Amino acid sequence: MDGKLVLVDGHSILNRAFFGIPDLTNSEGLHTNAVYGFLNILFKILDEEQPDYLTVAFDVHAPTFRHKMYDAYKGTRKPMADELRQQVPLMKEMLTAMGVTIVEKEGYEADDLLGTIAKQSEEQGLEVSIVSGDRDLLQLASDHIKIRIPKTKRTGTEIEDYLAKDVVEKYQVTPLQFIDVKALMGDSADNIPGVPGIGEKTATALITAYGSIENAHDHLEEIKPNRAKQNLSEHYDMAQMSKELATIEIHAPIEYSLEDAKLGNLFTEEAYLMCKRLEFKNMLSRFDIDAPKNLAEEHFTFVTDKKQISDIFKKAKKAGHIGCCLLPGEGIITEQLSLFEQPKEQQVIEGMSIAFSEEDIYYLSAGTEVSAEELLEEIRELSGGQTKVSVMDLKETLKTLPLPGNDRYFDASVAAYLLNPLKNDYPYEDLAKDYAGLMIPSRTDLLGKESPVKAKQAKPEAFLKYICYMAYIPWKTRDRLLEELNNTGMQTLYDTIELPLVYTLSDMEKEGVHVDAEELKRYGEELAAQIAVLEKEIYEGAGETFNINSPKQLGHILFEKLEMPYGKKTKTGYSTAADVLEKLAVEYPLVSKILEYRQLAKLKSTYADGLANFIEEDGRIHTNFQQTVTATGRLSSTDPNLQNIPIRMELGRMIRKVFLPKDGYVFVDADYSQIELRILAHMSGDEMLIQAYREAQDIHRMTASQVFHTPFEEVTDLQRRNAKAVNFGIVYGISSFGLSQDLSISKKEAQEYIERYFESYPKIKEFLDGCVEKAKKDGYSVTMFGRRRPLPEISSSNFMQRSFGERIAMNAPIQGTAADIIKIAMNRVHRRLIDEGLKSRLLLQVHDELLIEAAPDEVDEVKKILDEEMKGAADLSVELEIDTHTGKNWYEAK
DNA sequence: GAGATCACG
DNA sequence: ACGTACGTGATCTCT
Repeated sequence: MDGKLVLVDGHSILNRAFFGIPDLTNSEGLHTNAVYGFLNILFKILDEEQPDYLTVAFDVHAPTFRHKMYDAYKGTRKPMADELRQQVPLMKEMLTAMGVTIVEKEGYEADDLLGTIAKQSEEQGLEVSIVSGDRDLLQLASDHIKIRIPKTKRTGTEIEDYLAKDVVEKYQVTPLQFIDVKALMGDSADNIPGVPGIGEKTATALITAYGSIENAHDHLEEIKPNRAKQNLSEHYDMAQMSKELATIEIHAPIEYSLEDAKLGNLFTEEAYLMCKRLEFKNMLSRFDIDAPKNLAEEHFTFVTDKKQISDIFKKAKKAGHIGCCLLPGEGIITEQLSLFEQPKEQQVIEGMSIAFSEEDIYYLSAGTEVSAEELLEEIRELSGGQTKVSVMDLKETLKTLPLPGNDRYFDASVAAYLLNPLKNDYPYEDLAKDYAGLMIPSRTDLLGKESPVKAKQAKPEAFLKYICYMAYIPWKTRDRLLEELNNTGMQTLYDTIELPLVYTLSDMEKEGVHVDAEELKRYGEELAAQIAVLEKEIYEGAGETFNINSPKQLGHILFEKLEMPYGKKTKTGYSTAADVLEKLAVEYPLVSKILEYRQLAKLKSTYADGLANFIEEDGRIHTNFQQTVTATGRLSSTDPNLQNIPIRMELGRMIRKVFLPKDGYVFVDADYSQIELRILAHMSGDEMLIQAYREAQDIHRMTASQVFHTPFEEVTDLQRRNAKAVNFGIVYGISSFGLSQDLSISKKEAQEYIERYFESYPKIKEFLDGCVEKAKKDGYSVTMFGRRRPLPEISSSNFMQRSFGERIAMNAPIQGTAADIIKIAMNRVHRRLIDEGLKSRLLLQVHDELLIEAAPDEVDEVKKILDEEMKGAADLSVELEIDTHTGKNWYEAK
């Protein structure tokens, strides 16, 4: 038999790559540098050698025979860096995806497997190359076995090659004698003790002269340097043991089939997906499958013809289910039909894509033969009937095309979010991959950074693909997504909470909230004046000007120039965080000024100036409520974030005075009282806590009374404050360290608080332990309404990650249930405002709070609705309570 | 683009 | 022994 075999020492090359390449991480947080480097080396070798066969060998984690001998001799091995260890399974997964044969065997190191396979294959007449970073393998070199050692240099990867003759040339000994040299000199990295006092030079000299350790020992008397003679004599047993350690096994009992190792196409779809997942962008070019063989793509059609468009809609109506995507034009048309009517704002559309079978996928262009309005009318008519409509982003669709809320619409992103809330986004290509097994180009692949409307002119083919996929994928994946929701018990959550919420949020976003731009400007100017004064004083105190906003420069001034005692350090230098500075502020007035400066600077940049940029022409701010972001089921608010408007400090709180209801209206604001603790009482079934809530007791005071063994009436303010922190801690997934940090007490004290808490509320301990246990078993946690949060961390071997997972397992059901409940309340409040024909509108949600802009004559009804719907959103063993306020601005209403 | 900081629940 | 509270988003600096 002839041919060429490449063998790779898996761990060794992975290790080389890990240390040779700076840390890389993908957006999931996986470390990927070693895998990346490994692949680069592998591809280089394969390009050069064009082998017929390829095999990668790995060590098995269990201690091997050779290690055991060493362990007995001297301690244990250095553990592998965690970032590297994580990449071993990834690497194996990648190789498997590429169809590469992997060999590993319990009790044997990769060396032994490589040696055995290499020698066997050589006998069969193959040319063998062994790729390793480890010079130990040089002992395997022969005329037909080449050892290849890659070196990662700045100029790229260079490879040193050794056939038997090259070993002799470089080391003056044959490959087999290389073992003896190594055994004499020892190698701490490889755990070979060697003979004390014998280094590389002496070892090589001895073996060149005598050929082997044994023969050298037989000729002890002739050995020249006296020291060497003595050392070898005294440590001969050590030398023999070292030799055994250094010798690679070439008769390991493994089953190896050359046929299986035949090198096929590495660039498979699976490997492509993995490279995408690991974000090896420049490696994707090696794949020949950029043009996917997706049959549907051939039916993507650009349509302008009026008759054709009308026929497509007729056909779509019969299909019963369509996917679609509207392409909003840039800008809004304000059309005034007559002098007596209010001008109507209409978002223009350029066109829309529609998909309703594997063959019927079209982009319908508006503007030439068919007007935007006609097109919208068609789709409105279609979706007003019995046709089911699936889209990638329903909230976005509703902005262009208001549609009545009902269950015939399907939001693919929201469904995908429920199935895995940990991802950053839910682009169509991910849904295609996960729920239809399709590999398709992403928006960026097709359009780059260009907007769809611009791309339509610049690269029409790419645009057509993009817009058609945006309709085809939700159509294609709907059934699978619904099936998965059903399988995971989340169908009801989707149908009754999340989908209706899309409409609620859409209306809230469209409504926006009025902000007094001039008042905001004045507020900003006031801040600016105060900032200028502080800035001057700080420069005087520091004796120089510097950038106060730069933690680096600030740290230098405080802790080096002024030699203040530093509390904490961050990765990059001294910490100048508020809690550190607060301790210094007692002694140094300069630090107080810096804290004050920070506060003002934050208010000005993020709130005064920041919010001003978002006031639109209607005088209102339209935040974006994101429904597919948080891991727990909460909403998030962006551009701008209206869920973190200051309230805790008076100066910041003032900014709420610029949030106003529209003329003649008032704000009604309602927030749940301690919703998370009430949920905890319910879910744990703790009688004490339930009873306390039923009697409307002061919970923190009661906790203080329990934890500090103090009669209820005698609880001090401090005790109550501390108990409140304990209650918070319980909800967060308590840890003594976290609590001690928060209360500035010792870890031991914090631990005692926690223990006494759990003694008082045993059911709560039981419940939290149960949460962790169940999450460990299932791999996810669940809320009262069935929302899941996957917890990959909880089974981590890393203590810190595992502990993190455990805290999440305790917190996620509570925080998530609270999120479920307020979402239910929002839908109900929103619905009632509309159904009762009220003018009042829901504007904002801040996790446990709803803000309504109410017509003055509706205030009582609005309060009644809030009361009924918020309290009635869930049926718990304790009542849900709310606090409601009204006011002429947000400051007053809170 | 990451890290530090700080605003909220 | 390990190093921390749970969940977010915006701004600024600096590489």
